[in-house]
Amino acid sequence: MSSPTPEQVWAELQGFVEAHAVRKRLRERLGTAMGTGGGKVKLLLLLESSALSHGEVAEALGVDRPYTTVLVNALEEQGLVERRTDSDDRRRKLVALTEQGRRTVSDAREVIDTPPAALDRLSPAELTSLSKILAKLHG
Amino acid sequence: MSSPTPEQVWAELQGFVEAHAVRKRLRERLGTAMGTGGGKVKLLLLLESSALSHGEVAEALGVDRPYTTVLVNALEEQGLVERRTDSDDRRRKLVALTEQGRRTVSDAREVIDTPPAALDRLSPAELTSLSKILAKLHG
DNA sequence: TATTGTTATACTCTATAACTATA
DNA sequence: TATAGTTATAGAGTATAACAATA
Repeated sequence: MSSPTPEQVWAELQGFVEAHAVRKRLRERLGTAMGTGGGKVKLLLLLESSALSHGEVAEALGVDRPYTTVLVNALEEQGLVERRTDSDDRRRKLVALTEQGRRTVSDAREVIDTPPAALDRLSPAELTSLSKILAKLHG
Repeated sequence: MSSPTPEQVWAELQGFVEAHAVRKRLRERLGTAMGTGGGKVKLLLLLESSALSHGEVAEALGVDRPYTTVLVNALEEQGLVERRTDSDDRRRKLVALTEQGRRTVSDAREVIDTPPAALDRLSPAELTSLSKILAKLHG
């Protein structure tokens, strides 16, 4: 029995991640409140580590600044983030998670970080093997 | 050295597929002509095997029929598909790839089916191992 | 004058409701 | 009257251009 081709393995890999699409699981968990585009969720996850200015948000998210304003407005109206004018440079506004926003992010984190149940069926040896292979793919 | 946790492996797996996102590669290959939503590309791939009625397209794509009309209109204007009234039931219209559409699909297929270069770096043994693990995950 | 954020506007993707033609 | 497709309209997501405030 010969080894599979890279094409076959690639197809299998695509099938697996397709089947366990995180976006779909996120939608199920967070409901429709956060829309279908990934922008709002990405922004919340981004703010998890620290508050950022609009410019920094735009840069990190790969969107432009007008749209950043739209995103921040929407999340602010939902009470998930708040704006604070930077006292050093009064043009800048820092966007930070509110307490409620922090809870929402924890919720999303849980979905994103929880591996699909299928992964639990792998033996320690298989996990090690898979991890090594992925490391080689990354490097 | 203990084996990695499912959480760690899952994070690595997500990182890999993120880095080699097919959608991004498709956009690079097909340019902006086919828009940013996946609808048009999915429809072309769907028609690869056979012509379908609007209703069948809607069903297979998971969109409604009005939007199917929009998609078909757009691809028809680009010369990639054509409509043909079904002679048995004159209400139905079959959507089929044109010759140009068929070439475009071949192009897309190539992008989708081509594994990232990283996969070529795996040995036959590693490919076998990865394939077996993925099979177990799927089953 | 350059930079930060905002407003106004527009374009793409997709859905819902009302309509036309054929069955 | 039911079904296939279409048109009209609307809403979400995102971009571009012009603007206001601060530096």
